Amino acid sequence: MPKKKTYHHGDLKNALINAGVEILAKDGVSGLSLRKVALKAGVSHSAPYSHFVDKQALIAAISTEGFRQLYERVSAVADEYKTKPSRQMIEVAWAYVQFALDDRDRFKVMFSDVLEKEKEYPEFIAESQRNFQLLRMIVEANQASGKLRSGPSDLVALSVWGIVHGFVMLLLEGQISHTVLEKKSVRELVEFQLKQIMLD
Amino acid sequence: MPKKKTYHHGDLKNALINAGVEILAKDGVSGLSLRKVALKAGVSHSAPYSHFVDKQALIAAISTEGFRQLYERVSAVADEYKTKPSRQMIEVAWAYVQFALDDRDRFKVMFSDVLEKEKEYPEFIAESQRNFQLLRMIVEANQASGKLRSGPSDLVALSVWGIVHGFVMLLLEGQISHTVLEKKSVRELVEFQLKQIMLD
DNA sequence: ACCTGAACACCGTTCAAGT
DNA sequence: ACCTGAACACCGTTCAAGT
Repeated sequence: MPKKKTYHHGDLKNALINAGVEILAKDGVSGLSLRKVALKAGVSHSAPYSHFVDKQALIAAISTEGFRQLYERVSAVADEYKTKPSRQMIEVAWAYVQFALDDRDRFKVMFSDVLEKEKEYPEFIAESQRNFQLLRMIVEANQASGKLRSGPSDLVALSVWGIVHGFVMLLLEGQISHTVLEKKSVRELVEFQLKQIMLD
Repeated sequence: MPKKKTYHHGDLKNALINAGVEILAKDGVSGLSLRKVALKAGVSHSAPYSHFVDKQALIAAISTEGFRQLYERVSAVADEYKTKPSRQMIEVAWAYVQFALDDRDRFKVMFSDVLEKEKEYPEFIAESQRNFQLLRMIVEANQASGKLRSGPSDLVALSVWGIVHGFVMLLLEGQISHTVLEKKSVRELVEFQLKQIMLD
């Protein structure tokens, strides 16, 4: 019953971000309009401009928040499997896939458009680099335990990210053929992908 | 000097597709409007509806045409290196990357949205499957020459596609860190990616 | 069958005005 | 400083009308 007039007081900015995430989940990318976001947050259609210079800036904020949550999930899983090197990499990859599947349109938005004016969203870039550094550390742990081949950890991390990200993108866009999806579960396909590049 | 009033006669449909591709190259995804496409083709803003049920259908047609061109390029390269098994896979991958880089926004469009109503665009699906079958044949040739590990060719093809597609997507979205891009050229990075999964 | 022009609902953005 | 409401340009889509 609370949170009704709550918005007007302090944190409209975050309320707009959350409203955007909800609309993304319900109506998809094409259904995300600034006016709908404002309506859902209970303010006029021009109110968002007090907090974001334009629609792109709202999307950048949604993406930045998305990367923060992705970091939480991935680092939690990496921690959980710290003592099981044989499963750590696959479980981290699986967390990434689930994150994408949980909120498909937010994930798509996180990897589209936003970066057109690179320098304009330093928080977004910082959050994205933070995620890459996390992956890099996980890769180094896997190299140390002999699960991944040696070599510059940034390049190997790019390989791992690329193979999982590519799979996710193809899956989200419906590009993976029915005959393949009938043979293997998504989880099995991720494992198959990863095994191609892992040792043992 | 010809092709001015040419449109009105026979092939407005293709003229609209071509206009769309040009706008995509010049103004990007966000600049692609049905009204601009119509204007560029020299017809009224409602004329496109005689050929496409809605904007999605035009985008589907642009994507389908894109897949056709991708097929031409990839199959030409695969043919060219048919007698050099050691280079065929990398050159095919490089052709894919170049295709994406040549027309970034068209490539993005080819892998976004369109498939939301799956069954609605049978030509798109057919063309996309045709590309996958081509890749599968290339993979089988590479398995035969010992460049790729054995296993179900559709799954291995998915691996190869995923690793290259993931790299391209991350590159297009500016997600590959500057420090990595300073160390290696795009071509070298593609080779590095591919080597992770290839034998020898 | 193919195309036009008016019309409608919706959108991003700006700006003068209010608190 | 933050928000509202009117206004403007642009958009997707529909439809009656023209050829």
